[in-house]
Amino acid sequence: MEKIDLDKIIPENDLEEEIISDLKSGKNKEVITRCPPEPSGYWHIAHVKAWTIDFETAKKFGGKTYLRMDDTNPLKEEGEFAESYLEDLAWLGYKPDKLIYASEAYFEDIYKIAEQMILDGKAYVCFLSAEEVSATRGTLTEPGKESPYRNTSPEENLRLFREMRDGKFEDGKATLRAKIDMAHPNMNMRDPVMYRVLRAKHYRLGNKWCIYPMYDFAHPLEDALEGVTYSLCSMEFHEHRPLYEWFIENGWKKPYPPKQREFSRLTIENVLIGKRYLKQFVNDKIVSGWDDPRFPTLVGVRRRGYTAKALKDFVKSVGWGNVLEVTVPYSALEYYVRADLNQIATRAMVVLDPLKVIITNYNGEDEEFEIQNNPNDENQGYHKSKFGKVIYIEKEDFSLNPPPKYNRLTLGGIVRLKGAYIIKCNNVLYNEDGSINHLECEYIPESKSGNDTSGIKCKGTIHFVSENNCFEITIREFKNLIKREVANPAKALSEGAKIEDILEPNSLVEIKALAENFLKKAKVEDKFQFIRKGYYCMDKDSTDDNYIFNSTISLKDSFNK
RNA sequence: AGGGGUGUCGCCAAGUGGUAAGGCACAAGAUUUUGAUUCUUGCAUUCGUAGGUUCAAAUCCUGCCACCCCUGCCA
Repeated sequence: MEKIDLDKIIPENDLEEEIISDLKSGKNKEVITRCPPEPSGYWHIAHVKAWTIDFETAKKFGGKTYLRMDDTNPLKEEGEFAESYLEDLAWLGYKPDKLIYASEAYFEDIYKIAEQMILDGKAYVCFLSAEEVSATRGTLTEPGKESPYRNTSPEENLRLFREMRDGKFEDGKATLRAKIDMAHPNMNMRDPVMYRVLRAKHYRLGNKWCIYPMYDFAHPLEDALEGVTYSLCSMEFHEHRPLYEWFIENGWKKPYPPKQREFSRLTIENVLIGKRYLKQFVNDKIVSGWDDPRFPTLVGVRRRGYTAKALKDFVKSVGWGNVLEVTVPYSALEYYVRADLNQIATRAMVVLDPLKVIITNYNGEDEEFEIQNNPNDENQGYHKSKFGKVIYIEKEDFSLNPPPKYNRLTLGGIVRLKGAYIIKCNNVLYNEDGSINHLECEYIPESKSGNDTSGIKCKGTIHFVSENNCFEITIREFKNLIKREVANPAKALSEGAKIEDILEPNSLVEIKALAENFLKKAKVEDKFQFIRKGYYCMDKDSTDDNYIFNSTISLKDSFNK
């Protein structure tokens, strides 16, 4: 373990203060956390909070983090999901110190602990049906009734439990229950089920077992078995903590037990989260797959162009939290996406909605000039672009009836072409239907970017491409999958809204655009800023004759808003 | 016979008896060959509420009020 000077660590939440105190007092010798996904769906943005807390907390104290597949329910789990987590985690930049499949690693141990607990009189085999258990649990204000099987002798319980394991009982006919207190005010403590009979093919163990431990029983013991010292989970488990501790005390019975601590779950306005709904969107082909760029899955936002750093910075900004769930506006996430992309994205000129411009007084060959790949980072260098007789500018960068403070091109007005010259618009040529066909402009030869001797002051700078230095690309512009006004889509759906009601109609629009030739060098997942427009990244659907770019996020725009 | 948790700016969030950090959002200004970035400034006389203790209270005490979570053989 790395040497860490505890006095130099600045605790950022209650847990970290507790860790420092535990380490100093010797109550714990190291920090071991675990990242315990159940392989039952793809990870989404909100999961990043949990994994960041697990990994960063351990890292801060020179500890370790284990990736443990929490696969105790064969009905829901699939290998595909488990594999996706390995990739997602690598993308996030986290390396688990160990990879564990709880089923393979711990089912035997957990089983043995259950037997010991039976012998200790702490667990019993119960033959009440699920309905009967539910009916005898009591209510929030009334105590439950004790099971008639509660006082079976330990020896008999052990025999029965082994019969459960050996397949003597049908699914649902028998459970192993913890003997705690049917009158406990915490419902979790009313003789919870530890094992159920379940014949289903486990994605790793096949049909090896016909009984499976419940989360509440398995989780604390798995933590203890692998030496986890801090078991961090979301607030919904807070009331399971007494049970967690009960199983540690009565099942584990050894020193240095793990501690469960809880943080707020994170949700983001306007984002659909919830495995069930995500799965439905995929199955119903509302999206192209788990990695649809409009999807909040990690594979989705990654394809959209979000970076791992942005996601991690975002969840760190939200903090630990002390309520069940914290909801932040989408703009909070977007801020971090832009912030990171601004540092790393390569600048390029792309005209999304072209308007042809003929430079009447320019007659030579195309002229090269350089564009800085990233004005925020000199090390990213420059690339060549060209200016020529025929160029294209953005339609919205020319106006016949300019609104106030319009800095772009107008009839008779001037504008700077980024990296090249100042031009003046002298004439507008129309089509028969009255729309603009093209513009005739003159350029000011003395205004060349970098050594402008013209003395002309120009308020606006616009981007452009030269006809001889551009090629057509495909752009996928995205809007949120869910209508803006639906802050909590999962809740809306659970309250009966139809998917059509909350779905943004045109969340994907494909357009053609003209990009400077430099973009031919792009590779899948490369990130660009199309100057003055937004951030884009190359999509995996691209081919040699069809470059496709996903719009990650627009630039902020304080003029058009 | 209920139990657990939470109330500090529109949203997150510090604060643990000494006179309300910070971020997002928003607004205004400066710089800018991206109306971006960057920078500067503004943004809670007040901490759910009513009392009390104290020289001093978001912090301590008492009473109210509001919201969230818990009755899977899911995790």
